[in-house]
Amino acid sequence: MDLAQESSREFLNTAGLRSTNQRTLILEIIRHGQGHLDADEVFRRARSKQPRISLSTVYRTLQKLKQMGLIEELHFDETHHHYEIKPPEEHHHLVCQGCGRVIEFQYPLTRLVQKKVPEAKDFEITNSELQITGYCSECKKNRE
Amino acid sequence: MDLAQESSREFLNTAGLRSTNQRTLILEIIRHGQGHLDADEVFRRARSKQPRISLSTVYRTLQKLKQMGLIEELHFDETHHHYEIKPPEEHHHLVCQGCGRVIEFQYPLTRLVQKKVPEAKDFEITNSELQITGYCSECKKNRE
DNA sequence: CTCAGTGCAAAAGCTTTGCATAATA
DNA sequence: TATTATGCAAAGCTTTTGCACTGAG
Repeated sequence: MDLAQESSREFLNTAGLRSTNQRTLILEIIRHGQGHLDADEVFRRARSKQPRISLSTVYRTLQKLKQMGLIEELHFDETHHHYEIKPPEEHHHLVCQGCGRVIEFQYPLTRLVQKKVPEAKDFEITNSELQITGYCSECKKNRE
Repeated sequence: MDLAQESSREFLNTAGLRSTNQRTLILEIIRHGQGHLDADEVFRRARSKQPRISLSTVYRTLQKLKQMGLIEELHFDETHHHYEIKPPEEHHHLVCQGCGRVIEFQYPLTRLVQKKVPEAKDFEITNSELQITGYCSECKKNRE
């Protein structure tokens, strides 16, 4: 077993979950997926390593990991959910509606909103996601 | 026909859409819905006025209005879409995960991100949505 | 050994689509 | 009248669930 897998197992045990082969695999896939995989993509990648794994297991695992706070669910488009390992730094996404590319950037917006927006003063923030859509530099060129 | 309906008709004609009874009704409902209605809620309210209206019509209309830029689609939770008349001022939402209340606030985050974030410098922003989840003051109290 | 986790198949949302009919411009 | 839009029913997708079986602790 390699280091990454070992760390996934610890990750799971720490969270009080049983570390099954399916779960470690799914966690590995999300880790290496640069964050932007939907359930079906996770499933396809998982199946290539463990052909007998089922979609339900993928969904159930994603849900569990989300509940435990190990991964985060994002909404790039209207129809799918995407998952990534929960990052320590607050970051957000620029989603190109031309090529679909997702550009990540770090910025402490939560802190800013909490400080600047009256409505948020008395609101206990647990999570925030800024979704900016538009055209990346390349697609912008092509459109001109 | 009242003023609001009249204005909805103009709204539609200006956008190059035929103004049918269904469409004006749907537009009216979204207008008065404080922005936070999902397709099914629009459907139920529409049906109370026009019993023969169909869900497909609601979906098709919402899609069309979205394409035309007359309404905006929001993603408060993972499973539904919510719709509102496209607002002139940039605003965002605080969603309480205790009681589901949605608190709206205005803040020009787009401008800020464009200015402060290097990755966004060369990105042509067409839309942005900040989704903050947490607990509103009341739910916060109850949890203590 | 026990209970959490899995696979399979079936069901449950939400949303879209095909087709004949109705209504708008 | 020529399209465009509608209603209905059926299909599509993503996600969830029931149940018997398997495997981790």
